[in-house]
Amino acid sequence: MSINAASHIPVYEQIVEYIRGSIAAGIHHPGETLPSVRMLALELVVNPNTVQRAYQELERAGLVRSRKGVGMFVSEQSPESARNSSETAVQASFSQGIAIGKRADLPTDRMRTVFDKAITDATRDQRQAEDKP
Amino acid sequence: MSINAASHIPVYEQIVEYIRGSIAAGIHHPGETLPSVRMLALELVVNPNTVQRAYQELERAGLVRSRKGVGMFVSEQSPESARNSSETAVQASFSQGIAIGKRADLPTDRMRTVFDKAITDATRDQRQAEDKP
Amino acid sequence: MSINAASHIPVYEQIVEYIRGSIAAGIHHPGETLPSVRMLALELVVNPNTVQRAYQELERAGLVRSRKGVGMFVSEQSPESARNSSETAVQASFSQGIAIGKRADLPTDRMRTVFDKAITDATRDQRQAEDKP
Amino acid sequence: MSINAASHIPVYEQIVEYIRGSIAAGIHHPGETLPSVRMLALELVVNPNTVQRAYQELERAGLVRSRKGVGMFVSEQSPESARNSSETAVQASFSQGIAIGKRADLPTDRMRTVFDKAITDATRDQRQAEDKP
DNA sequence: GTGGTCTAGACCACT
DNA sequence: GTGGTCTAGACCACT
Repeated sequence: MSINAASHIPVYEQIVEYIRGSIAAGIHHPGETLPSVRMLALELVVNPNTVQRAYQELERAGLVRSRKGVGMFVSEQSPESARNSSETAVQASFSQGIAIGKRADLPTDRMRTVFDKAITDATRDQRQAEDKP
Repeated sequence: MSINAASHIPVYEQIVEYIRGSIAAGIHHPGETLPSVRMLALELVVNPNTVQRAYQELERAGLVRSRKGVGMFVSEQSPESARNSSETAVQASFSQGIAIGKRADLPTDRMRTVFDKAITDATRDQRQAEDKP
Repeated sequence: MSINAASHIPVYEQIVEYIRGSIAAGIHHPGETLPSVRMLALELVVNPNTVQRAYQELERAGLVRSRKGVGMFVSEQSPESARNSSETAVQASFSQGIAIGKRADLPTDRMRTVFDKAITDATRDQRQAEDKP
Repeated sequence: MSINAASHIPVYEQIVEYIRGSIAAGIHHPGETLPSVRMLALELVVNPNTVQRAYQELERAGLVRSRKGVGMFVSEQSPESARNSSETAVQASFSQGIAIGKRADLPTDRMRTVFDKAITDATRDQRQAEDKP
């Protein structure tokens, strides 16, 4: 993953979304330990405090549990909950785009075309990223 | 229009997008004057400086021209240009949502369903808003 | 108010309790603005980030609302809610003391005496503080 | 005994208070050996280092003496001293609760009621715990 | 090593 | 001036 420093979305929110997605996708299972605050900070080239804040948001949402001196753990009811909130975030982004399109009087058909193109692009980019290494 | 104070998108950016959409939609035509900074600030319940900043962004993008002591005007090549950048903004939002969905391993079909629902909701909300007044 | 830096209770929690008490006591009424992050930080001789965190906790609890560029405000249903949570905090402290006393086999009567003494001391200290200036 | 991981009071302090209470209550008499660091760590599901630190605090307070290769012993003047410091801890908790209540303008009568309820609850909980096994 | 709190200081959006 | 995010760096409790 890489942080988009130019985005208006706060870095810690980006991390929350990323970890939430990992749990929703089953990359991390309930009970498993997550990357430590410091390790993830190194990986994302971000200050540990920022990762800490992301983890605290996730803990407040009940997706993870922290144990002092041990680490962060995926909690039990996480996957279901993570899937739901990820889907909500997806819909929020789509709705935002649709609102912009409506204001510009973009026809629904055109928006659908733009959406399909975005899906195709994302899938292609993903394939390329997977082929590279 | 209403400003979403809770959004991560800065208010001035929301205003830019709104005006850009108005031009793209032909609500404002080339040569026409735009609402004054003060009027728009009152309407959006926002500080005039914030509107000012939005107009500056639009001017930098070449969509509007300011004439001292007279007001802001939609520039000539605006509609075409506005349509393009609005569409780019739409696609950016969609791509962001798709990225979140991919990370959460949401199937493409599911994303399409979410998209359709978002379109339907937006259209319904719009109709209701138009019927009300 | 003064922060107890030696306490195990985090500084931001102490601030939360303090503001919550102010609202419960009616020192700040719904709609009123609270001391700004920076001003309170100066007053308590604490880093602004720490005050910020306290305010964010209060906002999450629905006791205050923040408005960018304007300030922090006491929310409407605050006083009732603040009174309840302050009372809960009071009971938690009492219960903690009672647990320690039980372990040490301190008779209930003795605990009651200790409690009365603490009440008397607190009231006396308060009077002296009020008389001084 | 059980450790409250959620409490702001450090685990080692909770252990200190617990042992101190045991001595004050006469559960451990002067000259008696205390549970070994390892045994207590196992019982409390805590790292031995944490128990070690608690014992060090108790030794510094003169309540226990360590004899290399043998174990920890309750010192002679312990019970009296333990009772005093337990009572001080009890009063500190009460005072803390009272301070919170005062800030929230809770009437003294109300605090007394809260205290009585806490006492009753603690006594009931204790009875239930004793009945269970 | 791992989570949690705090400070000093910077920069941004908004009023 | 006011809230909000972020970094660099320190110190604490716990494993």
